[in-house]
Amino acid sequence: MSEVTPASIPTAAPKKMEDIVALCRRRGFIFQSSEIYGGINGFWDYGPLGTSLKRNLKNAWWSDVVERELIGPDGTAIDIVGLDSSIIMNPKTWVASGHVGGFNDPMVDCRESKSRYRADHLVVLGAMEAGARLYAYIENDDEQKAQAAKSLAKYEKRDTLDPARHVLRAFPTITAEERARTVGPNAKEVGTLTEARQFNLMFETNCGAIRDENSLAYLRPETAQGIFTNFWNVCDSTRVRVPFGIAQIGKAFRNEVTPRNFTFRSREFEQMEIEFFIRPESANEWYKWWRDWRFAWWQKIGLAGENLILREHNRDELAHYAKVGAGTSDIEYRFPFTAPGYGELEGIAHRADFDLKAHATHCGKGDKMRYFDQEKNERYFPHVIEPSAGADRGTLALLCEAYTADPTRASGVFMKFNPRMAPVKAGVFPLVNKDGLPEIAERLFRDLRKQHAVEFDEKQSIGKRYARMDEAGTPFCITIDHDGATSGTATVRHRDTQAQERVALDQIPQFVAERVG
RNA sequence: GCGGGUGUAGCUCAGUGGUAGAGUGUCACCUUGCCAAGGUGAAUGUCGAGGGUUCGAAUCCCUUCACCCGCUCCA
Repeated sequence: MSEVTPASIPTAAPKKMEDIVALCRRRGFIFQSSEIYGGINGFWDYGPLGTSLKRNLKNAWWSDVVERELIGPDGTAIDIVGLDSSIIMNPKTWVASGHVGGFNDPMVDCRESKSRYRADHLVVLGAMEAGARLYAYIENDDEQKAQAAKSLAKYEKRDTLDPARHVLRAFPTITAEERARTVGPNAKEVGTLTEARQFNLMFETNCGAIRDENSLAYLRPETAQGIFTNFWNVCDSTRVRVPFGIAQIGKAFRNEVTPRNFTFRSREFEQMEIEFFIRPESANEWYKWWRDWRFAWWQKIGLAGENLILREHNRDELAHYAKVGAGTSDIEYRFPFTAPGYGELEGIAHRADFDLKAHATHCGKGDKMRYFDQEKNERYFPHVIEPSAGADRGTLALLCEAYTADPTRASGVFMKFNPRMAPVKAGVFPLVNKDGLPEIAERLFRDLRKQHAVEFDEKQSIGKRYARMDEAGTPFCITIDHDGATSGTATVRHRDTQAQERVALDQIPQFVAERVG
């Protein structure tokens, strides 16, 4: 839907996150976790409607990725099998993946420049004597180094530094008192650097009744490693051959520094990940194919507008495992809280053979773990294309996209879900609660319920029932009226237009089935 | 992590030291002839939490938690 809005016509007011959050709570899409105790930062619960919405999203993904036929770039159907690996794994997994080494670094914040630095990357320059100013800069940053030296010389009112007096020390080795008289990089005041703090991005737990260093375990920060560690099991137990994929939906946990923006950055979240194993030389072709197919998929389930974009990463923002390779791209959605920018829904990355090699090395078997290609009679570590999507972020995007203010209707707002995603597919109502109408409506309801998530409502005025269904995002409301009771028909009210059409009762199951995917 | 804002009924909010309120929604009954109609009635509160000041605190002070906004961060 591309719309060129003439200046004379007021554009729709931007959606406010606050309103969406309020509707989610009011209608039972999403609640704060442990709300009666004041909540807990970074955790959310899904209510009845939200659970259905998220489940519809996950089911659509699973169905389209694993179950239904998927035609690959060469025109033949591709193989993807499912997996459900455990959340807690042998901690060596996270050493091999790089999560233990890479994310345990103490960090330092600067209150003045609002920057955050790795403590072991900072060095301080200055005289040893008490009370003297020290200047910190990032190691190997020549520009900052020169600036620090210049500032120090100016402070000490001299032209050049005295190598005997002015020493260089690693930031983690200085005392709190010294830190208090240190000027941070790009800062002017002293004492704006915080002490080095450990950011443990992985949740730790203990496995077994005895709690000691041997019992340390982690809640997985991504589902991917369960796939990689099972790669050999799947190959041995399934008749898959490269190229093929392993798909998994599951919870992951990250002790985010700043959980924010409703469910967007939660500490507990659900991922929908595919690791697609390929011959290294076909990486480019598969990478592009997955990127484009995944983008089209999000469009298909309702994010069809200009709020969805595909963004190729720049080289300098690539993850450690993707420095070489075909590339990384994000499928991003313009959330109300990121606008005019975008937030990531799914990343498609060429992870090369980083993970399989890392596990092969760390488990001690090395090259013996290489995949054997019967056809070509060669051994190699397959490369991986990883489309990794966030189920909670996807659900949030569906909610934001669906939220449509409409001051002309009673609810003031309706949720314009794609029918395949809608938690409730149809509402079935008797126009009035008498004259035999409820009985007819209930028969229809029970009939539809054999196949669809539908709701029956006989209470209160018809307008209120339509309004409630608008907020739940129900695409169709089927009402049995007096005319219909005699002619064997019902009116079907369309959520988006509020238009009605008359449909024969015996046609309604088909009518609904054709429209809800 | 920094700064700003908010927190009182399911929701939106009023209430600035003296009996916790309104609108709306919810529920029940009546009514009903297609978009939150009308009538009658009912239920609903750790005033975010903890501490302090006070004869008395939703209100003043301190601490803390949570959410929203702007930075920061985001393997």
